[in-house]
Amino acid sequence: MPEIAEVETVRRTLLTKILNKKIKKVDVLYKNIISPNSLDMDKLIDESFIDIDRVGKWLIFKTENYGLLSHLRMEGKYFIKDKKEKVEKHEHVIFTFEDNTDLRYHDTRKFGRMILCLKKDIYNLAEVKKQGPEPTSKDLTKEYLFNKINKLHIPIKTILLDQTIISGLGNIYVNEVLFAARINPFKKGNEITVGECQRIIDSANKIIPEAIEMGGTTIKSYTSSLGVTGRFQQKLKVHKKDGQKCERCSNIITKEKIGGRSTYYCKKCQG
DNA sequence: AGTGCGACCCGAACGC
DNA sequence: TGCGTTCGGGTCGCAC
Repeated sequence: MPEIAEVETVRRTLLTKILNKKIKKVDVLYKNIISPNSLDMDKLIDESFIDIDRVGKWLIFKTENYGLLSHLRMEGKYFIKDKKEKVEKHEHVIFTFEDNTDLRYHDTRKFGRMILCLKKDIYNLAEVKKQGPEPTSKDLTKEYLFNKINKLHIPIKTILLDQTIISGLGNIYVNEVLFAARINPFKKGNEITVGECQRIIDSANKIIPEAIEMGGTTIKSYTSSLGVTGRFQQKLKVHKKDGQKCERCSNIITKEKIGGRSTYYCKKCQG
């Protein structure tokens, strides 16, 4: 499940592979990947990708005239292949470049989405505009976070998954951030103190850059594109660690559902 | 407005 | 070459 560190890893890897190559053809093999409000993907023909940006978990491929937004959701991946290679079952969108290489979007569960828009509209699209500050942004202050959450009667775990409050965190890193911050994931937004907001921010600022540095986390079905294997897996303290000893207090790590999502935490030291 | 939940998907894991 | 059921997980849209 690609979160900010995985998406950033994909961005950095693709930057070295696809820039400044003219797009000859775009094949959309499963149309629901393309958002209904997207421009026709054929508009990319004769354009070249000149940069790739990222806002939260959205990748933004830029050409001279257009922006292509791409969200990997749980299992979206990009591969570079020779165009002669057999198209695989889960390859849904294929960009063929002038040099006869392909950029192929692969998504087992077909949950990912793409939106093509005019370049000038990229940062005004609702999908991009509503993203909150990233974990390492200067705009993410304890006052900002406290004001956003102190009237919410839902668990902090659920709040941190809301991309409009902080962008980029998914289930893995929220579990890890709350462990590092020593906060019980069930604690409601209106019960979180300013001090705890600061601990959340400090923890995210420690964990996310380290995860990016290590190429993200490879877990379950998700391996990032182009053979990049995330090594942050080795650093996980609670995610998928149910039944194992807490590194901090030796209590056994618990797994429970919050908002239908698997939540891993230590009942003893996450007060 | 805030909150909760089903839908979207399909391979893996599970139960028998 | 066992088959049917359940689960998961980011986000959206709808119901209340």
